[in-house]
Amino acid sequence: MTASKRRLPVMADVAKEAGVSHQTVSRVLNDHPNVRADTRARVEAAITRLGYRRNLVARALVTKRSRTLGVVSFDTTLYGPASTVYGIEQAARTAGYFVSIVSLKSIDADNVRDAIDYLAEQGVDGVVVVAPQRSAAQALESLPSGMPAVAVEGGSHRDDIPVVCIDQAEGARLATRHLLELGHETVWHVCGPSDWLETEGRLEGWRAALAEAGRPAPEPLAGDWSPRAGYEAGRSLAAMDGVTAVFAANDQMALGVLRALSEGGVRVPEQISVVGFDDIPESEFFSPPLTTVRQDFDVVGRHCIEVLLRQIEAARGVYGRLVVPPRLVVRSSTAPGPGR
Amino acid sequence: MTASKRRLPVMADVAKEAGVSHQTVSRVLNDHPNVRADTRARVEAAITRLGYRRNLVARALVTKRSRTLGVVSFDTTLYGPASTVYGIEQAARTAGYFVSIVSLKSIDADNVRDAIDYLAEQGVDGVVVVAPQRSAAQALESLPSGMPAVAVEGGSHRDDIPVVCIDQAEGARLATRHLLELGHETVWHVCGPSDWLETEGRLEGWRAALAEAGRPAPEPLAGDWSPRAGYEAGRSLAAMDGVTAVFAANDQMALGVLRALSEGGVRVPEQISVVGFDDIPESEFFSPPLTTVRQDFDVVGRHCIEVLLRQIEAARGVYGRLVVPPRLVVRSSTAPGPGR
DNA sequence: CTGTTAGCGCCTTCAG
DNA sequence: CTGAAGGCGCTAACAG
Repeated sequence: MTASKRRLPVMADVAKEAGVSHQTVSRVLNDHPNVRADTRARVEAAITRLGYRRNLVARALVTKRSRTLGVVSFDTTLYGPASTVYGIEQAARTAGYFVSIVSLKSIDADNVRDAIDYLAEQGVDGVVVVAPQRSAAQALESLPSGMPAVAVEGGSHRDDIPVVCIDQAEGARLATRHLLELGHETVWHVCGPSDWLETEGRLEGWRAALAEAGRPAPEPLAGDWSPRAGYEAGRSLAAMDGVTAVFAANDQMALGVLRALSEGGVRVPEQISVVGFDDIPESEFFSPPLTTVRQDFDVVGRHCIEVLLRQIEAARGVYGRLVVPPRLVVRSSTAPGPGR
Repeated sequence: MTASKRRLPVMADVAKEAGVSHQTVSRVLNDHPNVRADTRARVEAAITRLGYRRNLVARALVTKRSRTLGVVSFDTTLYGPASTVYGIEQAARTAGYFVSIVSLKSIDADNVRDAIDYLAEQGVDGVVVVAPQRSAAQALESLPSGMPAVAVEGGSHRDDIPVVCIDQAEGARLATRHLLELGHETVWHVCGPSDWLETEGRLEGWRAALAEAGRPAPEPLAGDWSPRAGYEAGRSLAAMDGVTAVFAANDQMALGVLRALSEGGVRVPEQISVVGFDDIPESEFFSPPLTTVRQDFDVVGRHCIEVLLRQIEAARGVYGRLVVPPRLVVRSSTAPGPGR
């Protein structure tokens, strides 16, 4: 109880206190079966008496396992990455792993490579790379050999790196088809920045749905995920003739579109229907409440950890792509088109 | 160049390869001055030739410094925590530190305590606790002694734990005063959940501004930060007489209020003015664009790391509270009241 | 069931 | 300027 300036207690101190060898202390700490109940009790008492806390760094040095996973992600301020990382962290902690995060504000192959190297030095047991850009995905090609890894939304050419992703094209198809079924002649698209895999997937699904219905695809309007980009696109759209349906590649841009249309005196959904993508918590309360595509980031996070731990703990993985289906959430920003 | 199944190269391997002792290798790795240039070059060549990567775990064991900081945060899916953690991570990495994150979905003193213990075992050099609830802040009282720490928005009674926070009361005062100056008789408030320090601070600032102007404070409407809570509050407000100005404790609730008013046929800002808090990226594109209070989470993050590193590296801290001022951002959801 | 003996890979003395 | 010894706190292997 005396305030001691001394070093933190180590295993040997506990051993002395309990009158056993430090090995026995190690055994009770690691739940080894071969320890007599009363010995265990004595050791545990000594541990609490001394306020002993084990040193995971020392353990990691000898076991060559840090029980830490690295996560490299693009700007975790954005809803998608934030949710994914959150899901990963929850799943990892449940499995008894720490999570060390590197959040990149600008992402290119070099940045990602550096981040992975950095984490590798730290001794992480594996990494999950949330790198939705094509350029970033390339960094995976040069992953340190032997490092277990999993990519989120990444398109790697290395077949030993599993990928967990949401079916972007399917989500876009859902959105577009919904609009078409409502009787709209065609659907305009405000897409994400080029180089993003999600942009490509959503463009592809949108085009596919249009093609299936035998409709021509209008020129997509370029965006960058921001509400402002959606706003600009919305102004263009409001100025055009014959636009009755718009599919924005994310909810934030949809918000911008909504805003621009409202400013332009265009009523949604009476004159133009709008669909977003992501289902951020706000979208249910947009004016009008947004029809959108929900992505389940939690299951993505869980899958990542599952796939990664399989590589780490079973030393063999499930390779290939694990695709999570998205879901259409219909609200009030869509209504029958002029065809109905 | 032969694909070797052998273990990763260690310092001794590099030493042999370069024809020096492993000690010299350590010196070049740590930028010691006392190494001849050509020796250094030889070692560096050997390092790249072998693809050697240093083992930070081993280094941490002997130096008793992991260069890892722990972050305990409430739900990092929310904009505020996400932005703060992002700021912390950027600042930490710039300073050469790793960040290990624990994101709690439900936060109480036990959870926070467990999270800190968990991080302490891992050997973090310090922790920053983003615990905006009163109950969570209490967990700081029982912080392992000797562990450098800093609290964000926390109200600790321990004077050896510095706090970095945004001046919530000042932000609320700014918002309320703005409305009052616009000629509104009084201002209604949709507050956050009880137990949150931010809720308290904003309530306090709102009451203070009202008191300064000699106006009575209406009963606040209880919320929980969600758009839905704002929506419910908005419906009540729309049904009441004489309401001309509302201050919502965050932007998401302000969005809900906006939605409810719009549904109720109440025009904003003509009939009712609305102010939020946070300035999330979306709020500029709400209908109408939201007047709100901006919090600079980046500087909060930077301050945290600064204060924490001072404790770690200089072994003495700047204690007390570091208060970051918020800023009012006026947009179109506020207009002169009936008094004008 | 428990104790002893060796390191894990690195940095910190101290010699040369 | 460089090398040799010693040990950080723990677990693994082997004795007893």
